[in-house]
Amino acid sequence: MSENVYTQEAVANRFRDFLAANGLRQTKERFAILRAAYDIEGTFTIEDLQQILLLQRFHVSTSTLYNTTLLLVQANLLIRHPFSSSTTHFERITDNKPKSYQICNICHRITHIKSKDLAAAVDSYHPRRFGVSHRILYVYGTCPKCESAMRKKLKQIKNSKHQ
Amino acid sequence: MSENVYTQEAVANRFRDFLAANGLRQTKERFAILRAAYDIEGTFTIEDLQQILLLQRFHVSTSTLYNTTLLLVQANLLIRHPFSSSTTHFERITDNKPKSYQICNICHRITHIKSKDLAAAVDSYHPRRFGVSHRILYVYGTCPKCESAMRKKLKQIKNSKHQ
DNA sequence: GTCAGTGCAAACTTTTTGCAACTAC
DNA sequence: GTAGTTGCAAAAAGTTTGCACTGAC
Repeated sequence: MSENVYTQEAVANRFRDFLAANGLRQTKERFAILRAAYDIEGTFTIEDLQQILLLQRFHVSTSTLYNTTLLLVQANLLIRHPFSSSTTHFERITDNKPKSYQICNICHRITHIKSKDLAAAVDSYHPRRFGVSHRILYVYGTCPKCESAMRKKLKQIKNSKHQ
Repeated sequence: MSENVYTQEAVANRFRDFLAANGLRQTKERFAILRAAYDIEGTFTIEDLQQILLLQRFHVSTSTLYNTTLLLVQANLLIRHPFSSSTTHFERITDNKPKSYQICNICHRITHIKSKDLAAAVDSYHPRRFGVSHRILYVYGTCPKCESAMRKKLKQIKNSKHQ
């Protein structure tokens, strides 16, 4: 628990084990994708990943990217984020602490919540017969900007009616 | 807090207020969609909604469904669920208690977690300057079925190598 | 050498957009 | 009457699939 099991080397080993355990082949594409994914801090899309690999002069097809990210999610090395409507976002797992996000229902802005208490609270839940890889809390609502924009709009509407 | 603010009548009123506050029109389509959405227990897709309205002999176009569900999310009357890869799932908000889901990384099966302690823990978080509409906790991992399937596969691979 | 994995393009699904017709205000 | 809304169809965006070629075992 004390040592970091999420270094590039450690994750490569874990992926290697996962592939072996499932009778899957160890291709250079798979490890290149893993490396690229773990170089990215924060979330990324399939397209981001392809761009980054392109910059490294490493070409991978879209199908391989979809295939490999799926494996990495199954190997508990990537989080598959659901927030955006259209595109799927991924994120490396750098520790086993729960992640929390605040998402505005209107502008869809996503903010990372840094609360030790919240993390501890979420972490206290241990289901039986379910191997937890990670926990994500999404707090939805209206952000200050959108809140004030809505109030402003409301005022304008009221004023125009009283003209 | 004690009275239920999520009855069909109450949500219709809240939607009415939201529309008025934003200078949007009160169309029969919008209220029909809200009513249908609140008739559904559990999650649903845009297509589900269209089917249900069709059964009620109420025709709405796909664009209207997308438009209206977006408004309902902004009005804090619907949750936009992110779990499935392809299709977006929605769910009515029936209370302000946090919801928790357990999701298998492999088979993508979704289970509702019913834990009072967990709910209380999540609920204890109150961000400043952010109007919380609801909180959702996703616990990712491997479900018992997939866990045992993986072990079985691993055994087979080991055996075939020792042949 | 064999078969899983990759790349490419085509297919498919879901969501968005443009524009004419409609209707809430 | 006017402008916001709807419906339809077409387009766009994201993801999946089929098949020939390649390379890990």
